[in-house]
Amino acid sequence: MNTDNFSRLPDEKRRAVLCAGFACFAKDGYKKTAVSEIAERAGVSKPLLFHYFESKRGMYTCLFEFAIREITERMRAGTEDFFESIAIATDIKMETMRAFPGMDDFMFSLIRSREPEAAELQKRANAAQYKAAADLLFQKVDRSRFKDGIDIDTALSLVSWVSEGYLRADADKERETVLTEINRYMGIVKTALYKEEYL
Amino acid sequence: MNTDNFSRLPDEKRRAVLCAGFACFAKDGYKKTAVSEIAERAGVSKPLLFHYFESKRGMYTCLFEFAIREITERMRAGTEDFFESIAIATDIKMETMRAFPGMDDFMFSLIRSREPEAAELQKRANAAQYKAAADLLFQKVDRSRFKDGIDIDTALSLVSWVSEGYLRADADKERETVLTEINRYMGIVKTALYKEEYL
DNA sequence: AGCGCTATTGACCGAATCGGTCAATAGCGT
DNA sequence: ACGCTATTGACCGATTCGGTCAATAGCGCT
Repeated sequence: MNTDNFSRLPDEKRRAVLCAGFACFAKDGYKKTAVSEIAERAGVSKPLLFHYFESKRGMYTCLFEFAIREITERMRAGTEDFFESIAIATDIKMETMRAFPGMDDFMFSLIRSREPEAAELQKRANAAQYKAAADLLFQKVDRSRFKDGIDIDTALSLVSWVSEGYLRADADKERETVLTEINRYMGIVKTALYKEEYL
Repeated sequence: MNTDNFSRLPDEKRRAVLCAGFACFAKDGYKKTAVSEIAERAGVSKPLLFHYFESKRGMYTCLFEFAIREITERMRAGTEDFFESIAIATDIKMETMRAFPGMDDFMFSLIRSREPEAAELQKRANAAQYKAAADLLFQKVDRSRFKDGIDIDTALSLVSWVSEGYLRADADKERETVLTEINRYMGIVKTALYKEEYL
């Protein structure tokens, strides 16, 4: 009936519905996502979705609330080493992606979206996900380890582009492969950002 | 009426139609793109599109043919320095993006697409765009300049992720800004990939 | 067994949108 | 005045949309 009903779903089915919604909304945006598509992807019928969510819009915001809650709960502090903090961030992201595939894409697409439906949520998403993440994860970072001319924003941009590019290049990779390969690329990038004494 | 009519369009309107099609198909894929959406974005009426293209499918393949032709025409050879070749590639990409915004996204989305409509085009796109580009641009590259453990594929991945990440971060940047900023990031990456004697 | 409550769905609704057409108009060279 | 092309508002049948409903399936309680 209403939003609260959603939490009563059995775990496995709830996860399926969540992930289906995340994936579809992330892929096609709000308007171009059909409820029946989410239902099919989740392996349930369309009326069932309307039994747990009051409407398509309600489903959208409900997924958002869930994602915000999940992300902030998983967030934890970083260390004084930038790349250790990056590793922590990557690990959090991997955990999240494994638990709820598509959730990260959903939040990302929301921030980028120009759909009016997303406008109100963008600020909260941005604040909750990236600002909070950056603050918590990189607060302790010892910036004196960077080469001259490298500030933390530059470093963060470079590193995130590399890791995102790597993950985007092939979505069907094993967790182990991702971790070792990302480490390899981070090692390369590290030589570009850190003073030699900290390598 | 048929595909050939398309070339008779006045330049400005042709460009508008092309870019609108590129942007829409890239954003939503073949199935979820409405012809009326392309028409609206291009600032023309829907019947006009069906006057120049025989069908929606015809428009899709026509855009593809145009993009392939455009890309291969703009392609030119690189140098023995990897980063000079990268600069050439970036410049080609910038030229293309300025001439036909969305075209690059269109080709990229096509390669990534899992829609059956795209299946036949993917191989040609892949071959025409990336293989040919890599062959021409990086054939002359002197690989001995790389640090030990860095091969050209690794270097190419890193560099392309960084530049794509930068471009993706904000689509509304001036050409000058992009070139200088990309150069800055490439300078940083260069220290990670090149032996010191070649910096 | 019987009752009550929830989970679940096939079938269906009116409304909107889809790809595509057509007849009519506007414009332009001759 | 003619012919030809460019251009579009209005429209078509078909499909898909978000959402509903009545009916069924399943499970806990007595």
